[in-house]
Amino acid sequence: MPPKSKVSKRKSEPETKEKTDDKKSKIEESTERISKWLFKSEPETRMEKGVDMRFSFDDLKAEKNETSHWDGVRNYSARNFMREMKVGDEGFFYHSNTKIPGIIGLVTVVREAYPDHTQFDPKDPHYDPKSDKAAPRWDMVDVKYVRKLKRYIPLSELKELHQKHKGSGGPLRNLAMFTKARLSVQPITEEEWQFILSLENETD
DNA sequence: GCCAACGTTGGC
DNA sequence: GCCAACGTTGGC
Repeated sequence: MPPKSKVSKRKSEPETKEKTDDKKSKIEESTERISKWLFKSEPETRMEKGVDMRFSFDDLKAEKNETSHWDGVRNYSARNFMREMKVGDEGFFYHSNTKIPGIIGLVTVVREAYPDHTQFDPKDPHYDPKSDKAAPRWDMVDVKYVRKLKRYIPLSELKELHQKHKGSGGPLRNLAMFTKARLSVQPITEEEWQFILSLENETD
């Protein structure tokens, strides 16, 4: 069960605005709950405090039940996205920090947010000495391998489409990858999900 | 290895 | 509560 996210420890606790956000969204919009996500992970060995951060899509497949904890997330925004996830939600598995970053496959959420045990482990690179066992600060979900995409969809292609769609109002005009860069867990709208999935059938 | 973007920290 | 300094992410 290697650590997966490269998101670093963050020490403050801006957790108070969640409530107002919830209230607001209930009143303002009747938009559907986000049920599609993007999970970033590093497919190549990188040492952090003596621990290998690598966790590729194949590594996920090799886990028992092809399922793993998504531990190590230390960013409040990414954590809050995980807290929104429900069993059955789907996600893209994205390979970051590699020669050709991009989306390699699909996963599904099989367990909803629960405390990330690595925050209490002093030997873990993502240990958080300020987290209180009675009120754990960091959560994780469990995700399961679904399948590889028919072709790898590189970041460069998504970026080109994003640029194009910004002008034309196309489906990837607001893709979180480019508007909320650097979050290790990101929301994907239904429209984005369908469009990106359709790309795997293109031959080019 | 560089460095832009962005989140966090802490002095005031 | 502002914001400069600092740390991290991650593409290139």
